[in-house]
Amino acid sequence: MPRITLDDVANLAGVSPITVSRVLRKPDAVSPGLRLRVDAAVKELGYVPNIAASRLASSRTHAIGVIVPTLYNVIFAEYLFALHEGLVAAGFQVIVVNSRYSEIEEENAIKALLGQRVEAIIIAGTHHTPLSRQLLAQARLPVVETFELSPNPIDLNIGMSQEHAGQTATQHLIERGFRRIAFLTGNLDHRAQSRFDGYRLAMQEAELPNLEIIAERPRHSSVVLGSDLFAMTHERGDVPEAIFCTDDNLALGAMQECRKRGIRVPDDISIIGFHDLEFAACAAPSLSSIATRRFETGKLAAERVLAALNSSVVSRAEQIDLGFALIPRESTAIRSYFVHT
Amino acid sequence: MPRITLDDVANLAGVSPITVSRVLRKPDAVSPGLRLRVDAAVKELGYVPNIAASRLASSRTHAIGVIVPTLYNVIFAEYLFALHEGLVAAGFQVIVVNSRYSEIEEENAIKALLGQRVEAIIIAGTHHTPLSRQLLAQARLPVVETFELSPNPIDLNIGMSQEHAGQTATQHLIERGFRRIAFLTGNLDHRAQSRFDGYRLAMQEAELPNLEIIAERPRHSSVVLGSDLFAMTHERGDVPEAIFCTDDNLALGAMQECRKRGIRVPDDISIIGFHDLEFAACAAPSLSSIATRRFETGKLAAERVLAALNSSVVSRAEQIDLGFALIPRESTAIRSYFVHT
DNA sequence: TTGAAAGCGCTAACAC
DNA sequence: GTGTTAGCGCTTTCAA
Repeated sequence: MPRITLDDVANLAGVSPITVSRVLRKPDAVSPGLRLRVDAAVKELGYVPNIAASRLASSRTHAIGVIVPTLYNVIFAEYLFALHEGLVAAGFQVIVVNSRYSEIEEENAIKALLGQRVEAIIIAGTHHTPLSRQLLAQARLPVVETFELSPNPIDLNIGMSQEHAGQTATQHLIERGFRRIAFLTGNLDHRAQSRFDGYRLAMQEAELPNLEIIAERPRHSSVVLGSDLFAMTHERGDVPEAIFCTDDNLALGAMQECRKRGIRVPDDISIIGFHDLEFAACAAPSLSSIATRRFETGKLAAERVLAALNSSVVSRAEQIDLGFALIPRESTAIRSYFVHT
Repeated sequence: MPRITLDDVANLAGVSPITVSRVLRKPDAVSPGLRLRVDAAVKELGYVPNIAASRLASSRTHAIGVIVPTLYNVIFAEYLFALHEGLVAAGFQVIVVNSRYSEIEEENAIKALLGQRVEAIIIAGTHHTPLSRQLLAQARLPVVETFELSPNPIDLNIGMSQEHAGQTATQHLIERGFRRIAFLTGNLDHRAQSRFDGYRLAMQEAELPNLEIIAERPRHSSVVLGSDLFAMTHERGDVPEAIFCTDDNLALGAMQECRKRGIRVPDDISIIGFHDLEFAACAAPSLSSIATRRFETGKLAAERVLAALNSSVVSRAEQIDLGFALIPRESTAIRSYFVHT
């Protein structure tokens, strides 16, 4: 059963196909009489334009590609939310592709998006395969790399220094007087690795030894994983004075496991997370964290892409540092015996 | 600067365009000699096929549309994950559209997906506008409605009885001996409404009065909201004996707020959540919940869609009830003074 | 304001 | 195994 086409509508309305096309795209350019006839025919036939044909003929796709490493994480959900709000409102389709933390899959995602002739690509992260970089650079379309700062951005780069943030979190614990400070993570993707680098830098400056609690096999961050990793550490009899978790979920899990095991936070151990997720402030005890700007990242990326698409000027590489903020809360408050000294 | 086309590749390789097309789609049908030449030309030119042209010419899109009410919720993240795994592996593009809990936006999403000529639509929920239903029914493509059971499925329906699940959670609390049992939610989308219906049914059967803790303005479920709603209730001096939260996040927030306010769970109050999210088992105290099958829903939906697409037989409306399970844990354990009686 | 002709880049169908 | 021809359904000229 052949689908209804523009020609079918034109025949029914007694006009030429191009008139139907105009009614659909710029109704003001058609006289009211014809417009009404066309609208009626569209409705009667249940006509739905074939977007592939439209894209081919106009060589505009009104589609923007977005690559994220996972759909499984609030961080990217918030970022995607902001991107969507901005781009969909401007009449663009957002095509989201998941690279599953793999540079090879990311490369395939880029090829797929270029095949779709997206008009811009917004990609989380700044580490790509050489071919990925080449494809993005040659494509001559706006590219935004997000969440990290790149030493050599492909085009636009909106992010923050993960390393500096990791260093800041660690220094916060060092300033509290702790010496046995652990870094806890489920995997070491590029961003976690950078935070880890920041941790090691801070520890090195303070001449303290590294203490790592890293999952044997890479696992995605979750409350359960934080709980598991802390439990293992405790059973080894190896509990540190303080922990910097790469993620608030891990931190929440660690805190819950502490309670189960009768370890008091912050009296017996201090814990700081990362990202300042919604629940951090209302956790009991409230969770210290590094606030990151996921919404702003998405919002700004959308804005800049739209601006680039609307100006014919070729954009040059530019970098925007959105920063981060240390949010100290109860989970790293000075221990009571310090307070009472 | 015109993009590289298949003809360019054909010219460089000294073959006809159709040979290039074959090398890309069914390489085995081309002799090794030509294949190598074509591959080399593709590489040299950095050729990326135009998918819109391919879709138009072949009238196959290899795209499947998925509509979810929000990207903001683990429930749908898990479901999308399972859908992706199944469909991408089979060579399909998954186009995800967010209806933001609005039936009008859902209708627009359906139109957009039909315009893309997706080969199937998988849609969360069973409540749609009349036009949505009509469009889906007329489109003559596999349609799967998920997460709920429909009295009259459009095509395939994979879900569970939200009402029965709500009833079961409530009955669990009633059996524990509680009489002042509240239902807590941030909004009343169709699924939450059905759980609420189940709650009211159970309360009515037990001849108990309804107690509702519902956000003034609809808000999405979150730990913070659970915390807020409980705080308000407590400040009104209106704390019930037990709470059924529509969502584990709300339940976790309520539990945290209890701790802050010196209210013990389960000694002073019992709490049950919904969905059995990952953290429920490791929360302190561990959280009773209703386990739902998000992964299975997505996995099965993907399987059925692929099966329908591969068989020329027109599928008839079918309904699959994936069920749910009550998972009692510490947060609704019998209170100590009952145990010691 | 409306229409006719041509073509976007690819693939199905058929030949060779 | 390879090529030729003819479109897929729309939009961009350009002309009336």
